[in-house]
Amino acid sequence: MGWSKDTKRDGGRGYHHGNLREALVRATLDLIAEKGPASFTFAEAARAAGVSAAAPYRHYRDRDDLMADIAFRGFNLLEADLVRAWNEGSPDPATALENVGRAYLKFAGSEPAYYSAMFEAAIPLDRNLALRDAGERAFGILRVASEKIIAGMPQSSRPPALMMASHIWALSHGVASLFGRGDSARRLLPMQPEELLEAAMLIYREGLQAQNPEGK
Amino acid sequence: MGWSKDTKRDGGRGYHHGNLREALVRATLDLIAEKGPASFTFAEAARAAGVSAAAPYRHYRDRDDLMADIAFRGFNLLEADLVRAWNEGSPDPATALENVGRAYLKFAGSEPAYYSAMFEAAIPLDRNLALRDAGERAFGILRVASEKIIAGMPQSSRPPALMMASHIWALSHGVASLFGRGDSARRLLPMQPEELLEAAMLIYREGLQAQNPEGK
DNA sequence: TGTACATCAGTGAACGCGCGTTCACTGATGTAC
DNA sequence: TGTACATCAGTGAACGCGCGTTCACTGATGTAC
Repeated sequence: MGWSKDTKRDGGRGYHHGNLREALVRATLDLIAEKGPASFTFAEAARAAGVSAAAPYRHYRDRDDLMADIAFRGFNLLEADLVRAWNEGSPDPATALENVGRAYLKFAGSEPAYYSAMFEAAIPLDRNLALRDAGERAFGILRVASEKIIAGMPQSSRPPALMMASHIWALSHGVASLFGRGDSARRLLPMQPEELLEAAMLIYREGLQAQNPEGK
Repeated sequence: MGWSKDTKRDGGRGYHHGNLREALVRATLDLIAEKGPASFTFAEAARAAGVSAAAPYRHYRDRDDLMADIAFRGFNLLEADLVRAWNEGSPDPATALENVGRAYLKFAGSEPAYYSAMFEAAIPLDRNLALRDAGERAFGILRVASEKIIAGMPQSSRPPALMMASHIWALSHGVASLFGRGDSARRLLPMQPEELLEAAMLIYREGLQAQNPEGK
């Protein structure tokens, strides 16, 4: 990976940590993955990062501040994953959207700690504008994808893009949090979450195409 | 509501509480609604129920045990709501399923405390069989509804009932937890969650009907 | 109907512990000259 | 290149507090006779 300073070596850290903020985030993710987003303390995170209990105060106001930062980073990572999966709509919008769905599930499954900080830590969005915006940006990918797909549909049956994007998000999030979580709260089904989501998106898109011009 | 003994009166409770288990549940629901499922202590719940910190130990092993009981009761309440909404498929299965969806959203919106105990408290299902079963029973309603709807479809295009039920659950849960929560983590949209879900279910059902007999 | 007794569901005092937070401090790093 | 100094990011001791949990106890209730 390559740290910036090689004065930082395990076991011989020295007085200054050098990258405590990042180390706290990583340590906290481990704690969340291990015991859930609720069951650890600020002091525990400091200890896990190998630092005194007072040190985190140089970087975060309190525990909630740390959690919000983790959720923020999580949304940015998710956004990057979704952008990559969307790949500007290649090879074709329908396939690219399927890839986006798969990427969403993969993120939820492989980063349960980020995921639960993002969606289950009950961080009030009306007091964390940066966090809400990061969430909106990730959602934006679904919106762009929906718009592209809608543009390829006959004029008469085009649904509102925002609605379609919301539907896809709800479906992906629902599948991920009920059946695709990476922890012991996961529910079992006779099919893979990826298959389940893929089938749903297929049916949904067929339903859109079948939509009556005058219907509703 | 009518308590069993009228010796129990506010302010003159006496030595025995009479219904501490229920009182703890209710007090805890208030605490969850107020500050989220994570941010209260066992002692706090006891205090809110007007009882010493040692008293809850007569009824619950620890805080997790209390939370699991709340989630369990929540699933039972949800199941009852869904049964009522389904109403044995009247007036017709499609309308009844819409009613089920609305009931699901209503539950999530009006009982955010139950809802977050059920879905966001990260209770390990593999160690709480009763809880998992209660969840399965609630899900069972969606299954029954799906079966009924499928039975009315042409033989050639019938999807697996379990898949359809999972799709509906994922969609409902996704809409509820992203857009329909009753707290400050709710996301805003230019449409009501009920409309959003209803539109999605409509599109989904049309997609099912449009399904090609041979189309995988 | 009355009495004795077992059981149940609370109390409240006690304990050790770790958390959150502050504070004066100190070692390391960066920069001006 | 060297020195002085400001700034930064840690330490560790200290504190009060409330939590979780146990315990002997006690008041209320139910029941046998």
